[in-house]
Amino acid sequence: MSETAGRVGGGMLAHRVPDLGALELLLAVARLGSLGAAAREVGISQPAASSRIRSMERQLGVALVDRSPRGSRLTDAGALVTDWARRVVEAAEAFDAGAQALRDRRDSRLRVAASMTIAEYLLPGWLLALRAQRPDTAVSLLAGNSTAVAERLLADEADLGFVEGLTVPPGLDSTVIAHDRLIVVVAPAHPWARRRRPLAAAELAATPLILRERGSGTRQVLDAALGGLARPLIELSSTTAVKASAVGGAGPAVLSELAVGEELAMRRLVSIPVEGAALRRDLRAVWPTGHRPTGPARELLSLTRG
Amino acid sequence: MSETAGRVGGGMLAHRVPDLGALELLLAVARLGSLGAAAREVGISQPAASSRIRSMERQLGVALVDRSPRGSRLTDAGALVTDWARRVVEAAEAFDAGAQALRDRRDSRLRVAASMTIAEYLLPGWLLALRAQRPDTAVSLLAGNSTAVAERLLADEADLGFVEGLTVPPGLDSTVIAHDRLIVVVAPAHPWARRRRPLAAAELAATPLILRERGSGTRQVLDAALGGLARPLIELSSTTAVKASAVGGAGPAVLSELAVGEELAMRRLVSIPVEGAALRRDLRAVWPTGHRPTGPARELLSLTRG
DNA sequence: TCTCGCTCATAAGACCAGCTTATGCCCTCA
DNA sequence: TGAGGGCATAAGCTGGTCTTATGAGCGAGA
Repeated sequence: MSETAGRVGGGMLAHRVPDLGALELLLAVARLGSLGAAAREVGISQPAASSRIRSMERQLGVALVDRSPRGSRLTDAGALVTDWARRVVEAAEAFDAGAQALRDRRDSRLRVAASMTIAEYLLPGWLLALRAQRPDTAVSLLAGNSTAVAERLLADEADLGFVEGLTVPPGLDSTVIAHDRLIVVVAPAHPWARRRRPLAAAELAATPLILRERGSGTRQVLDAALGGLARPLIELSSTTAVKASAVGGAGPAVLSELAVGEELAMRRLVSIPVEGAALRRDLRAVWPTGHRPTGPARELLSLTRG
Repeated sequence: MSETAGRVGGGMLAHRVPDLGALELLLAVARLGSLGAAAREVGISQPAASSRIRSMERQLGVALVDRSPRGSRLTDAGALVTDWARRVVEAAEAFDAGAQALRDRRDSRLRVAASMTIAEYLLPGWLLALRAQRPDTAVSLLAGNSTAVAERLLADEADLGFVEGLTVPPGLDSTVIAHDRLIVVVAPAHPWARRRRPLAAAELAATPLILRERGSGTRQVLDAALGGLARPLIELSSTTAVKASAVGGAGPAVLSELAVGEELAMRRLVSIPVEGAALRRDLRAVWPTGHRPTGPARELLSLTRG
């Protein structure tokens, strides 16, 4: 009854989950062992913290902290809730780091241009790490395809770029910073999910697939690996749409492994091994030939290596 | 203290990140292509949605949607923001699924008992998947060590358990549902981060390590793998504390790979390969001997297999 | 033993963000 | 040329969260 429509919990999440301020406060309580100290840390008064924690406990229906005249410690349930809360806050921190870079446009000391996949999945983490090292480095971010990244760099409108294509655009130097693999995924109900032997490349090429549109980095790599022959079942213009379609059982999809970590872990999708196709691709940092990254750009680059 | 560098404006996150309701609304706009439709979906009026999106744009300093008399589409920046928002919302959904299970105690159709690591990192995802399949299954969760899990099951206070120890408690049947590895991690500044060859087991045994307390599942596996000889540098009572200590550079730590995915991806920690020690462990579902899981328990079990 | 210092709880009032309803304009399509 | 869907603006209400002021429990040191 709590869920009116088909979407499980669609839209009512905010009423069931404490807001970010409350979750942050809870983390502070866990770390500092006192409501008052936590209140000071997040910049509110002690009664405000007390009442906020209390209303969180009311909302969740669970006691989270054991209060005593000598401080407050988490209950067992509270420890668990705090761990889950930490994930939410970390996601919010990544959001913040990304959003901040999106805003700054002008007057930023480090201007980054990145391909969509990298901007989506990796950059927020890098920006957080950079912020930890150099808190006052203002970063601006522009996301686009390889061509757009190259244009920005060559027009001196960006200091450092990240691309995921097969080739490095002319006029740029690069270094490989990580690898990515394209993987074939299906919904757990799909017959392929029960295969015992890897898929042959020819078989993959012969099967209509849910794909990104022609011209996307993902599509390029796939076409190259199969010899230019990938057959589209549906063509969609965002990774998210492809994922949703695959989860919904429309058919097999080919996606970056970066994009489907969560779905694989939750078994909403199953990965099918493929044999005989080079689905690995390099992720590269790029910069105008001869202009080795220096200063903040060098710093960020060193964070991405490993 | 341990966080001096990392915490940039610690506690002001809630002022810089839109609240969960706004993020959910944005996802709905992205999916439905219209502010009004999104408003209907999340159960608010169209002007409310309009104003909420607008104030989010003001807060982030970026235009998120292109409004037209025929609907609203995301801008490029909006698409990126939406992808980051999705991660926050997904983390919040996992929080919700977990919290709901923590609350229900009584009158739940499926009572689960799980070890801490599993409850922390895996169970919320499983519960979400279960909820997607069987929206009206009320689940209750109790987290504790292997012994506590066994007690609950044998006292018929739980229907299904999950443990991560080396041995299956007596009186229980089990099946392996996944594997976990303990890994050695250090801060990037630690000398080991620059090693080129794997660490020998003997070397690991000889080095004082940041560890969970004696009696924890993690510690048991490590002691067994090293022959009962792990030397503690510090003993801490939660995975989180161990992680924080290692990130702070206190020394090498041994942790489940489940616990450090994020930290490795962001290079706050570096994983050191180890040679000659069996650091793999099984994660198992358990139930009272002879009472094979049925109904919702069977359903949940089938979600965890792969 | 008294008192200081820390803890948390309660009470009363201010404030603001977000909601609703009512309305208007723009555009497209039949 | 209306009908209908899309979005924006305006005015007023409400509720949650903040603040300050205060009280009460417990422990450590003079």
